Amino acid sequence: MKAEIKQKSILLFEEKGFSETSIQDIVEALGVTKGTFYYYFSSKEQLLMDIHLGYIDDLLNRQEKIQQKQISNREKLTQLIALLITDIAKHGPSGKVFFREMRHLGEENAFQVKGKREKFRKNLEKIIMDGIVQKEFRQGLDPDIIAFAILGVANWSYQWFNPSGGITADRLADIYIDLILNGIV
Amino acid sequence: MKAEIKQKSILLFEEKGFSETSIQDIVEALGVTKGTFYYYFSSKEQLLMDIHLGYIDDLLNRQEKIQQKQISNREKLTQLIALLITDIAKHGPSGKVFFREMRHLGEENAFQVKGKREKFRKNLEKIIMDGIVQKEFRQGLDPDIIAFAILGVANWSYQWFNPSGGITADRLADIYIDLILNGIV
Amino acid sequence: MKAEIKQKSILLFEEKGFSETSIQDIVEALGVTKGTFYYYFSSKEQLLMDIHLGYIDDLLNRQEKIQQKQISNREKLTQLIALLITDIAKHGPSGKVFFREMRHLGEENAFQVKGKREKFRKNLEKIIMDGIVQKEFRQGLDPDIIAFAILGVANWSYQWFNPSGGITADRLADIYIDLILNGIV
Amino acid sequence: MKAEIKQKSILLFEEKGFSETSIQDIVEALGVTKGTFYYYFSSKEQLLMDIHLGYIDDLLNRQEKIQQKQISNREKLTQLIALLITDIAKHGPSGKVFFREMRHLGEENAFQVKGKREKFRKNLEKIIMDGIVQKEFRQGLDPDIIAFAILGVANWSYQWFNPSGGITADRLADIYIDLILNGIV
DNA sequence: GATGAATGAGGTTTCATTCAT
DNA sequence: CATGAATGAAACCTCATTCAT
Repeated sequence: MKAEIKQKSILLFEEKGFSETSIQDIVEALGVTKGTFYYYFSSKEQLLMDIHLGYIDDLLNRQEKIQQKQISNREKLTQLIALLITDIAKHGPSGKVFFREMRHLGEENAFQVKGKREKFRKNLEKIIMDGIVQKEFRQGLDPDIIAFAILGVANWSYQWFNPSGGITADRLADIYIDLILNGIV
Repeated sequence: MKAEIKQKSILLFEEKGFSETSIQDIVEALGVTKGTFYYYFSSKEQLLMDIHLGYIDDLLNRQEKIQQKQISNREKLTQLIALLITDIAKHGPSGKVFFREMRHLGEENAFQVKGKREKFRKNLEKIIMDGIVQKEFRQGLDPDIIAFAILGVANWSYQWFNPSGGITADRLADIYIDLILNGIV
Repeated sequence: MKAEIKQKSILLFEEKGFSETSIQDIVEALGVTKGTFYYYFSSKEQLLMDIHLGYIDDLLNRQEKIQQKQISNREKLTQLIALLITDIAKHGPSGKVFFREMRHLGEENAFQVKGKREKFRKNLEKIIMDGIVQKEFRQGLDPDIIAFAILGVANWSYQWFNPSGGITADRLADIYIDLILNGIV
Repeated sequence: MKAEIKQKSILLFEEKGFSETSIQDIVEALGVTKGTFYYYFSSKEQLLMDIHLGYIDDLLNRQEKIQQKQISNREKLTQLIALLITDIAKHGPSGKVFFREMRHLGEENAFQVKGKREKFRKNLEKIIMDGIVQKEFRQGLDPDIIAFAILGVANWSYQWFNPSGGITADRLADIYIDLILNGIV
């Protein structure tokens, strides 16, 4: 039941937004009552936190696995971007909620999630830095800003990319990787 | 007064979000009453629409000016990215509200704004396409996806870039342009 | 201007009701501003009172004229009913407002209008009473209840009678008079 | 609780009118909170609709029972008028609300109620028509207008008749029936 | 005579949350 | 485990009215 509530909530939050989705909406969509909701979640915020943690923890997990592989930094970067993009197809709604609704977490929860987001960014930054040191990437790059740029490209996809549209997630990832590695000139 | 309300609203919407900012919050911050608000705006949504139009219309205007210049496509692209980034310093809050709160527009208003956003994107796409045709950019690129990527990089900046921090908007624009043109390899 | 406001208000009150019509609605329909309204009327209630008095005073006036004529009571009754019915065509909206919106008058005003309404009813009652005494009408009738019945028949017409429909006001008055005088058996 | 709210609302609506009675007034009179009101009724209009349907459905029901009886049309008419008048004593407030506040129903609801009102009127019309055909009533009458007249007499009673006053409902019904059948001459 | 900016009280409605059962 | 009645704070919005110009 708890999982069901969470899953349905993600879909509703994605569709209408967190503030615009009431507990009533959620329980009605499931055919249960409000009491049931509060049996499993102590508050609406806690549900949102649950969704956030589920998403970011999974992402960090998979990022770590890539990082531990014995492959070049270029390859690590490639796999990481592919990870982010292909996730849209699999966990699209979760991701959208994640990127859009963090503002609705209370101070403490926001702090915790922010920490994990930054950890993800820092890990990405490290790959770039390592790549520069090992001469896989150009010298003189700002690893932190490049990391932000890469995240921008990938995360923005959540706003427009439709996996069931004209282009597959894999193909999109390839294009992005090519762009980031080689530029457009 | 109308301008004052709009300006203060932008700041509050940026800080707390549209849904989380009440009319009460806005008028209290200005020392007026709710009646005054509704004298100038017929609804909260209409205020949001006002903000959206002010932002996107200005942006389209300036994009057009760049597009009409007699300069290379590469230079046009450079200026466009600079435009987007340096805007953060000048109209940061407006931009954040613009990118985050479109969901709160009603169907009709959302349609209108979406149209203008797409126009902006299509214009960017055209620069890339022209650049490819004129061999300024690599052959075989997908202009639409490249456009999305550039918008991702630029728009994401609204989420983290602090113009009064360690790096200037001009410098950031330069870095981004270099990245997009040349890649990281 | 004052007359214009009053006239337009009657139409709007008839269409949407007193409470549902705002001062804004009235002035907008006339292309003037709220200040203008309050220059001519000290309050919304006073406007309603104006409308009420205009209607009932006129009615009482004409009732008196009939009463003073040297004709039979039966003829007086006939003319009175004709007066009420044909009024719908001429002052329909005023009448509708009059019958529906008295509740929105304050205590004092309501008292005054009620007094005049009762005077009208009492006058009608007197005709019936006189008719009974003079053997024009059946003996044993309750003049007060008959008066209420006649008012019911006539006033209810305001709810459904459309003078531009299939039947004229004169014809309707004739039918009603026949009914009241002779019954249906 | 739902029934309690409905009943108290009827009394308040009768006393002060629909627009002039706020949800606050209703819940305060019951010692509950606004939340409770909206737990049982989705809107103020829906409550009004509930009241309307409760009244008209009951009325139609009883009308039908009369209509199916094996009695003369004259007797049917008599019973119908008695039904309307004696109702004032039993459901007076409901009736007053019913006759006065239909304007506050939205388009759809008003349409539905109007349909039922017309059905009641048409049924009454049919009794008159049948009575004419079977020579119980005079030839040459307009059944529709006679129906309107009867409704006027009966419904107007809601505006003045006080069952606890000097005359009983039964007596009033008798007087009305006599008037309608025989006239005043 | 007329304007229009401003008020403030009050209206309907929503909603996260609680709690006895 | 789950229900459903009840809460109460706060949201958006309306509107008659005032008043300096």
